[in-house]
Amino acid sequence: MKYNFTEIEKKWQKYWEENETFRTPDFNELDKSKPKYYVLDMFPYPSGDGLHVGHPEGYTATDIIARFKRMKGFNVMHPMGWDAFGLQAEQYAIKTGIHPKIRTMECIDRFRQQLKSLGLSYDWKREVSTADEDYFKWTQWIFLKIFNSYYDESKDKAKIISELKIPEGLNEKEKFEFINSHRLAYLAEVPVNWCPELGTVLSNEEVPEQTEKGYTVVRRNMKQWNLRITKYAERLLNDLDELDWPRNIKEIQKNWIGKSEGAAVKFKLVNPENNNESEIEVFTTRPDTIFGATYIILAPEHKLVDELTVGMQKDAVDKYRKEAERKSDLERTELSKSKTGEYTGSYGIHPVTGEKIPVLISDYVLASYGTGAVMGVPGHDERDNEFARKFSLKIFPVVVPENISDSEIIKFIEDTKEGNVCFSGNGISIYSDFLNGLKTSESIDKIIDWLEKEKKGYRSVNYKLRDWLFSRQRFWGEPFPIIHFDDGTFTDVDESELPLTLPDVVSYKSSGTGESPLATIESWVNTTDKRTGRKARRETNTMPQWAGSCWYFLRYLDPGNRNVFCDKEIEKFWMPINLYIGGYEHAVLHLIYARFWYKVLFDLGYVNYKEPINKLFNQGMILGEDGVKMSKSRGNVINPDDVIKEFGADSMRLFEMFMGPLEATKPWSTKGIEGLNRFLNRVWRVIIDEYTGEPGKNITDEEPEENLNKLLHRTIKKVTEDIDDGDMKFNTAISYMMIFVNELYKTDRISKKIIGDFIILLSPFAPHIAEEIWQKLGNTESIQFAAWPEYDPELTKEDMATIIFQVNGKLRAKKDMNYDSDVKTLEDEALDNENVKKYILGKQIIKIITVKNKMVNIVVK
RNA sequence: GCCCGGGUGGCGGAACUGGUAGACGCGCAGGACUUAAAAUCCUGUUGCCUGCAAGGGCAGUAUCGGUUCGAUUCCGAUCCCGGGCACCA
Repeated sequence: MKYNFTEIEKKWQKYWEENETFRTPDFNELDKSKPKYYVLDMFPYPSGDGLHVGHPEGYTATDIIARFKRMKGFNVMHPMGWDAFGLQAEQYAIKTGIHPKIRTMECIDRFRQQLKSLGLSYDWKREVSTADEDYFKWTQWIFLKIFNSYYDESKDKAKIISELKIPEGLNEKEKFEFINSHRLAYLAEVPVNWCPELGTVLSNEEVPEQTEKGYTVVRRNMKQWNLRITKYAERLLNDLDELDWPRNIKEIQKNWIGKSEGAAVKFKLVNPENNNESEIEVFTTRPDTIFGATYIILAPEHKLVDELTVGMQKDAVDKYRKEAERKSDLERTELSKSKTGEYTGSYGIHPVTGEKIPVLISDYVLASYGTGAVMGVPGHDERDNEFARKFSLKIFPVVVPENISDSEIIKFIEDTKEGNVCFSGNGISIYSDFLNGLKTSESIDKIIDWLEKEKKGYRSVNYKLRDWLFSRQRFWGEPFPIIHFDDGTFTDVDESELPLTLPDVVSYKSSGTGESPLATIESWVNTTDKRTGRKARRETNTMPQWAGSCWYFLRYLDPGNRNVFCDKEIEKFWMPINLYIGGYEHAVLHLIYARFWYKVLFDLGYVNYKEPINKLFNQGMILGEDGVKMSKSRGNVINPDDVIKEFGADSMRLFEMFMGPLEATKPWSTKGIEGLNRFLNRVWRVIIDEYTGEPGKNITDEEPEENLNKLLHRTIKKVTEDIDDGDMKFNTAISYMMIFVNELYKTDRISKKIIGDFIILLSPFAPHIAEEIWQKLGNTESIQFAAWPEYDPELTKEDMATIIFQVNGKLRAKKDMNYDSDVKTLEDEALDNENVKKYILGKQIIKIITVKNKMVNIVVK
């Protein structure tokens, strides 16, 4: 009987399903004396295209780990589910009129069937879908918890809103405003990224992805829901340290959070027409350069611009602001290769020198960062420098590089003043009164102390991270459990009313007005407040796709719970996630949002840890055979269904792991997978007699033969370490198994015991064939319940070591010698070697360097 | 421009803490089996030079230089590729 992978795979997939082989027992039935291991895949968005060969790569890796850990005696959590809300199903609905729910179900069924055909050991009883009412009920519930919380800065954690201290003497309206201004979820008129083609707003994190696809994104002020993730900036940054995550992901998150430390400095501003005074704060990371501040510059959107603009400048300023407003962020950054701006006509008072300096506006200053205003230090900031030269503003040097000679200083000062040099590094302060002669770091400390003492500024930290824009103008997403009243106030819907479901409708087209399609469905929108009976309108925006994926890993742990999203005790047992594998495209989206939600839940006492994901690993991309990214237009897409049909799931799994380290980007190769299929055939044939279909005569009950047994133990060592060391380099484990099989072909009689252990090693990689052979060897239980073999360290030692003999570092001879031979023996052998003698003949031996079991190097002159 | 990765045969990739560069697989070449082919099995396979042969020599891990008895591995400079950030004050 030949190796018939199709039949074998079908047989075992059915067996696993019927016997619930991979079921993780419910918490009360779990043997809690065993250690736990939570290994998770980033769940897929079930698109209409079905599975892509990239999916099985990460899934196979986690599956190997899950199967291995089970055999090692762990309680393993290995679930799968669906990120089921999303734009694709909605656009399909617009085209076909088919409800996104129906379409999504179809796609999920297809995905599930495809995943099952790969033999992945998920506990399907724990499957979740973010678009299920039972699931998004809890997404809405968590939103309400966020909505009903504020951030207590003194305790540095979120607290329930009822604990917020409300100032005395506020009227109802003011109280409402005060509370809302502290909620972690808040509604605000903010400049948003509007994408007209998609008919929705996008979060900052989503913009690059969509602009890459060719969509335009423009700035627009809209009233939107936001989550106050910025309150967590410091914790999101600091807690990265303790995570076992890839360096670059940490780096990306760090940059995204973008912490910078410096000072806020107050400037008095005067409008010379009416002598009205106002004050602004600027943020700077280089307060030491304050003596070089020669102008003030505001973002065009800055609140004070109108007040500061003198009559003569009014038209020019208005025109400039209109232009700036029209530009998208992209244009604003791209087109401004050359700086633009306008004078307001007002002047500022330098807080240290008291000098009058001009106030201008320019779009190189961002309204959304810091205070929307900066002090221009053209001597030591490239951007200010460029701007100052364009507007002929004064340039003044206040820092010189360290280790600069006296003669160079004169030239440096001249060059700076003329704008030929702009030194933005750290150095020594000059022309700076009480800072003169101090190093940059000392100057910074000293000037901040001075500013604080004089009440003209203070130490300050800024982050690039913005609050998370949380609403979308879409149909296919979680509705907000919020209702609005005529007077402009709003309130949450009571928890008992959850889930708040989507209506059945016939048209999914967006309203065109910047509102969600839900806004047009009167029967759904109009409602009453169950608490008071007041008439109300439902919030018509829906949550972004990221909402459901922020917490799905918690629902798997306790999927049937009707009282809470996840029992806290169960959470405590299984979390944090031991290993999480997915693509690196989620670096600042899913992975930062999920950390944020988890931290809120932690603050509110619903979960037990600071961070949800202990170890993260990113699988690399699989390219087409032509070495470029797979795409329909290139026609280089490989369909996993075809691959499984032709070579089997085991070959596919094995090949994807053999291609290279998991994180590497590597091209698909049809020839390559043939090789792995050949390997499995070799495994089959060396054990199974093709005529009888049973183990061949070469498989004996004898005790293991010594040399083969030693090789087996080395193989056990290598495979075990490769699976367990966290590097995800399964390619080398597989190559060792190949070496082992090659050796089997040179052996006439093979002990059954050896074969059994080897098949266990193979089973996490190629589970179907392993089960089949395991059964043919006379075992009655699934191989999943076999114990992982232990290796004997004594047996992994070599008896012989190949010693290399070098003369002056060049290889001249080699010889197999007893393992652990002493230095003297090695050196004598080396000096006695014919070829070595040739090279040392007539020369003087200076020294001999010997490394046990490795080499002897004779240095001659 | 700045910050991370990374450059090893014809290809995917191995190489422990500095100690045999190229494991394993693909491809290719040769052989066995076969009437023949496929499949399978065996052998060889970094390049150049040399030898009838066993063998031997030289060069070689992007480039140049350094440290070292010895460098794919450590250090410096340069080039190229991939990713991230990009008026963030």
